[in-house]
Amino acid sequence: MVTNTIKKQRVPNSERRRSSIKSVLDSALSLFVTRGYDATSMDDIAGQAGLTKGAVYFYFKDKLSLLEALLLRTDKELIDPIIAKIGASNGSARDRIIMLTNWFAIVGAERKELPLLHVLVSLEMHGRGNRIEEMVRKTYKDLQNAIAEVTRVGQLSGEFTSDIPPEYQAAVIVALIDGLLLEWHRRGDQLDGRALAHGARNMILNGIAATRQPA
Amino acid sequence: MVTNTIKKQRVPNSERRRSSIKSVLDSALSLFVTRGYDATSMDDIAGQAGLTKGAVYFYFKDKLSLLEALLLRTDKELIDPIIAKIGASNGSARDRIIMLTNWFAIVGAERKELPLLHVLVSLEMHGRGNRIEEMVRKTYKDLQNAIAEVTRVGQLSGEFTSDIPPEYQAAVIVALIDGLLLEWHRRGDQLDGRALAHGARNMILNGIAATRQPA
Amino acid sequence: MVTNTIKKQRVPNSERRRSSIKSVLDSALSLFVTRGYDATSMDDIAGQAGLTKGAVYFYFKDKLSLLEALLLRTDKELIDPIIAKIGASNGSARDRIIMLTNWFAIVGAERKELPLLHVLVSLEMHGRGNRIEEMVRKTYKDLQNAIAEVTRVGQLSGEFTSDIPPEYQAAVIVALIDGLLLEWHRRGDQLDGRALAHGARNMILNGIAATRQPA
Amino acid sequence: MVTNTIKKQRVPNSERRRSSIKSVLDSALSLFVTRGYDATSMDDIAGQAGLTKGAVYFYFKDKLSLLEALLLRTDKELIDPIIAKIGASNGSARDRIIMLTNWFAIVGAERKELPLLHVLVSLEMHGRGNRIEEMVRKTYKDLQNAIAEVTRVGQLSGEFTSDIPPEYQAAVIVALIDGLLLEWHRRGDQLDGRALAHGARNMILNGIAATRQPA
DNA sequence: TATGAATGAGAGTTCATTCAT
DNA sequence: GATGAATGAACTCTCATTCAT
Repeated sequence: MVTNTIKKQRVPNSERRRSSIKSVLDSALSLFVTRGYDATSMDDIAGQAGLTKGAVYFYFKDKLSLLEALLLRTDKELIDPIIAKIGASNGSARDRIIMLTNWFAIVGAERKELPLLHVLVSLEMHGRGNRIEEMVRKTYKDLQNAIAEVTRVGQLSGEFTSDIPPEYQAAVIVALIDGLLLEWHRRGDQLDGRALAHGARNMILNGIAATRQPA
Repeated sequence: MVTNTIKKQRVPNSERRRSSIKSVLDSALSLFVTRGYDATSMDDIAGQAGLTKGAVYFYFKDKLSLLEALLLRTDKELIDPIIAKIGASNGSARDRIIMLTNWFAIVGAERKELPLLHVLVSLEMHGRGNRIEEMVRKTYKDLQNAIAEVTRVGQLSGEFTSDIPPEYQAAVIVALIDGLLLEWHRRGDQLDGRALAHGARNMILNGIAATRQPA
Repeated sequence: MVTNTIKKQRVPNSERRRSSIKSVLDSALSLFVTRGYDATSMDDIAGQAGLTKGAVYFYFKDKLSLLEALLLRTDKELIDPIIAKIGASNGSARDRIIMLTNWFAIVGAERKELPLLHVLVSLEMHGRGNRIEEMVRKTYKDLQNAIAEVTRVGQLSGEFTSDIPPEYQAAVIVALIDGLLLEWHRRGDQLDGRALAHGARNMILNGIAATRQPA
Repeated sequence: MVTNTIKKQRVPNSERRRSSIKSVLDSALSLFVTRGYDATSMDDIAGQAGLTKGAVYFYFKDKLSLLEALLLRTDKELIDPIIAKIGASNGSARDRIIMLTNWFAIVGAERKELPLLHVLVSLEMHGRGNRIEEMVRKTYKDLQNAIAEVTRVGQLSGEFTSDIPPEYQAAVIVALIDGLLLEWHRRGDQLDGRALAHGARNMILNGIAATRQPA
């Protein structure tokens, strides 16, 4: 009853806007990932962001647009950088695949939710025919194309096995990453992240390597 | 006013019962997998099964119990057999891993929905703390234990690399299978299932193989 | 605490259905007319019908469909009969116009809401481009066509003035009826319905009559 | 960072005030008439006026006050002048009724929305028991009184039929005008305004005329 | 003067579930 | 066994209104 009424701070509007939007997106991210999109209500998101529903609707036209903004942000922070890194690298194909696995291992360890968002959303939105489905599809495609390109190079240089067409090799690699993220999501408390990442890297590198010749 | 009411049945009740339950479970399976559990209404399920909601409630206490029965059936048809097969096999560890990948490749091709159910449900139910979560966790654990056991044998016999602890190797293998099922779910129309399965088997076998010695 | 719990009566389902639908439509009619469509909530309607919102949605897909059903019912009870009567009559054109004005005077006196529904809905839905707009437009057109036809006959027989094209004459007659219904709606408590109807009939009959020749 | 902030005005404040208010009222008029009062949001009004909601609230206490101001303005431009004209005229009763119909025909043709406002608002506000309802009632009463007065004169002079009490005759005339405005509102695109006005004038003049004697 | 941010109440709609028939 | 009717809670979204800047 005493000092619950803080003078609503003297914050410039532009700053307030930025911070409110960030709160909303952060709340949405954590809730969408832990509960799922449908199972998260706008009230939940607003509440966790310290706002009311109405305020959320002030910034985002509707729930789907909120998700859209979130995916865009995640693309920018998670997917675009690794695609760029892989593309810009001078290293061998193998080195670049290592860059890839490391990237997801690190982000997965530090900000779990980020890489999970796309996987989970792609599954929940499956078959709904909305613009989100298309967005996620494109993100996946971009990532797979980048990996396929590396694979192609590795096959030409003899680093990687040529048994599998590059696009399928890329699909398998992405599948493994997705699967691991989900496993990490489901059993993160019971697993040693480092050991898991090590196992994954091992599987990928040996899995795609050219059969080693006798010395 | 006379005989408009044809006696609707002449089928023994037990038979009817069995067929109604099967209809409901089949409908639920296809809907849960394509739309998700939450996004599927009891009306949808009943409608697709050719019944009314009330009838579904006659057979299943509530929606969650329906899902439970479905998971049980799937365990029996999909998971239990492969665990048994692997356990009973006399083949080498490598052969048994091949049995595993083939099993999922075949079932994934013929009855897509079956293996997808557990993956999707495990994600949608994540964190809800209900009995389903526990059920799925157990199924995964059983499968991973079986695979870990094979891995252990393979490591001892020198077939497989010993770099990775068996439980983590198993986790990675399951992750890859899950990831592939999801990829198959998302892009099935654009992918050649055989090529994907081939890529996966290649990745797993090479990925876990002991580094080949010089001849 | 004594007998508040009446054994929910032993009413056959078909009867219950009929009576529930009627309650809902009746409530909707009276509320739509007194408050307007938008200003009436589904809760209001359900409450006045002695049901819950959910029950209303059991019978009507959505609010607009409820309105649609209501308009259909009103067409059947109010508009179709008078169009039929006018068409079937052997009387003079003048007699048939009298039939028309009497019809609206009687219905307006006894069941005020019935003839008001179309007028009010046509105004509230104006410009929304939904199916209701189209429905009401059609109803008006049918009525005007019937009146125009009578007018045409009256003009040919020399009963009515030929100064005004029949369709416009019909439009003016309908406009007068609409205007009177609205006036009756707004000030019904302060007006003598009989006097008003008398004034209207007088205006119409003299208004459309051929200028009387010298004897 | 330098002069991005152009001083937005150089207009004397009183001028600005006047013009903002006018914008708001004009927007409100067109929106209230085309969509209705309830269905028009303060945002719609502000947007069409080139302002924000806040600005509208600066000039008008609330939505109802905005409507009130609008009705006042419309009274001044539409109703008061014709009442004054009729009262001041030296012409015959018939001439004065012609003045009336012409007035509405002209304003209806040139500024449709003006005369529609009262009709539509009177219907939408019906039964809400707010001050608007009272305002509109008074406007109608004033107009009807003026017409009744003319009618009385016409009856005394023998120009008009004495069958109908003057107040009822006035009510019928107003009803016809209202009905025609609504018809014009609903079907304006399909009707010839001139023909409609002609039909209306004809109906009124013949409708209220004393039965013509043989020459 | 005017804006942008935020609130809170309420609307339409969906859906798991219950129960009398 | 199965249906149809009904409930009640929850959810998305809208909007008049307020207030600090």
